Amino acid sequence: MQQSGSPHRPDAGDADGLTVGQASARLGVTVRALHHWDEIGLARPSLRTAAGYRLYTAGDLERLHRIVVYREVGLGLDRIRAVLDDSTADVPGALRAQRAQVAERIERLRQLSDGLDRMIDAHERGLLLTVEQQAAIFGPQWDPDWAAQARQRYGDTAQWRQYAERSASRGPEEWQAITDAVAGFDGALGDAMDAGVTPGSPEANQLVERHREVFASYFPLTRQMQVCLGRMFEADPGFAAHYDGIRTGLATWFRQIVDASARAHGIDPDTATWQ
Amino acid sequence: MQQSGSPHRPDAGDADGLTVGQASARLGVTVRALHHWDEIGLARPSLRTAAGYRLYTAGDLERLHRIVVYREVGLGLDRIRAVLDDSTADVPGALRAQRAQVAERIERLRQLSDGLDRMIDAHERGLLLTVEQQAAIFGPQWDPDWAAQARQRYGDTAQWRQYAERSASRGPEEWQAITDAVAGFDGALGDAMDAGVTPGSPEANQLVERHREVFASYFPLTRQMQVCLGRMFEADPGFAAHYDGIRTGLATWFRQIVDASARAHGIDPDTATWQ
DNA sequence: GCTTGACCCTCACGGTGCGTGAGGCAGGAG
DNA sequence: CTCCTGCCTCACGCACCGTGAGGGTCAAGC
Repeated sequence: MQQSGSPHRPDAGDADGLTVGQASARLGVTVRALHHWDEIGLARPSLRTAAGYRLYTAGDLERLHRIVVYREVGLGLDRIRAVLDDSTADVPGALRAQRAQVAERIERLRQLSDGLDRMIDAHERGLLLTVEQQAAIFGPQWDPDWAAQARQRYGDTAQWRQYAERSASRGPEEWQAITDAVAGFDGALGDAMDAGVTPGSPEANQLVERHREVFASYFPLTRQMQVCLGRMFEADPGFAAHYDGIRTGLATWFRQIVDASARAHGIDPDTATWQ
Repeated sequence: MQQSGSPHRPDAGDADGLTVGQASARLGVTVRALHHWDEIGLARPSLRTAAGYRLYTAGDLERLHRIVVYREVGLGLDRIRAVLDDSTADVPGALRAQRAQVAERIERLRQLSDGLDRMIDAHERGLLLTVEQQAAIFGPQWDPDWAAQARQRYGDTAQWRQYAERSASRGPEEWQAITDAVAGFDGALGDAMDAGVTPGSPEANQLVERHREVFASYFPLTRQMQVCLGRMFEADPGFAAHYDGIRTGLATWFRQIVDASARAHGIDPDTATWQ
């Protein structure tokens, strides 16, 4: 904090000039800024004391004040210099250019704010679609409450974060593509079970790989995580109902082909953890 | 411009990883950014070739992609690092904080834009008051067209610029104070002429000084400029009518006291120029 | 094997407008 | 003579890379 006006030097009326501290107090800028403007030659004091103190005369203060005014509307020091020193400078033109730049920056920031809104929504709700869109994409038996429940359960996991980040950049068409892929996979799964594909067979392992690829739309799935998922699908009533609705026993069969594939990759499915 | 995919290295499917150029093309960021993120440890490639080439694996790309997403909403690299590395980080909280910051910056830019509007108006119109305000402040015989005429005449001079800059930061009350000062000065001028004050007398010289001070509200006035002004007030029909309306012959008398004061300061009023 | 061209590497400066010390005079008060 | 405040001059730091400089690497074509 600058003390404006020491008892022995009343700072006002000293005809020879003001020191940096006095000038800074009067102009509402920092001493460092005055030093800087002096360094770059934008506003140098006309006088110095014998000891080297800067002394700003009335004319200097005049110029400083103009600098402050233009700085307040966001002009860069270079342009201020041009405006002050070049008597042919097009001041209104420079101001208008600046205003255009500012408008542009505002627009960018607004888009950025929109993006942030989407990200926040994605993290908090998990799905950015309207209820109608959700019904159209996920089918009529879709429960719009699913995302909220999922957030309740998984909101603090790294996987939820990745899911949320991706959701933020997905529109309805992309969701449609994903559900199509999932539906296609579910169908293939049921067909394979019907066809008598056995766990551990190349066909079954290929399906397991396909599942990981499809699932990667939500977040990357390690084999270990896939094992856990397979067991959850079998154990969780909701998920089990979904798979058993496709073919009776499909949830269990899926768990079996995942386990077999994991074993083939050196993972013990009975000790696999979510990582 | 990066060529994505040279004929001999199809850039897709190389299981061991992508080079910087390939990764940059895929992510839409520059190679330099990848280098930078590596330097600061935000995203380092898991692999290097024997020659030292960076190789980004699928997992690396995963992380890079998350970085890009968060960078697009304006998060700083430090905060991105926190969001990615600190599993206890409050992501929605960070996003909301960012949104608040963005809103703040938008607000500042809006005010800045308003300031620019005022400045532009000041440079182009000279007066920022409504016609009613002008009438209230300058009196009923004020011609609202004065500012436009003045800009026609003086718009390209340094003095007009200073006038415009100051106008931009003046409200109605300040204009009122200025017109009050001017009116007070005009009255004192008439009284002095009535009282028989003679050009060159201390009283007359004091009035000349007071005129310079009062006039400084518009722009700083040198003594030379004041001489020119005195002659213009006498010669210009509009200005002459104003002063002679106060006291007959006041325009001429004012020119005389200015001339005398100038002579006392070593200026020849007959060769004085506007500088 | 040599050239060519496209990539890749590691420094390292620069830009914007000062903030923030560090170390040391200058000048008045007690 | 000491103390305190204000002033001085360096000089680094910041956020995020852009932009060379100077020099290897890799695959292809001759």
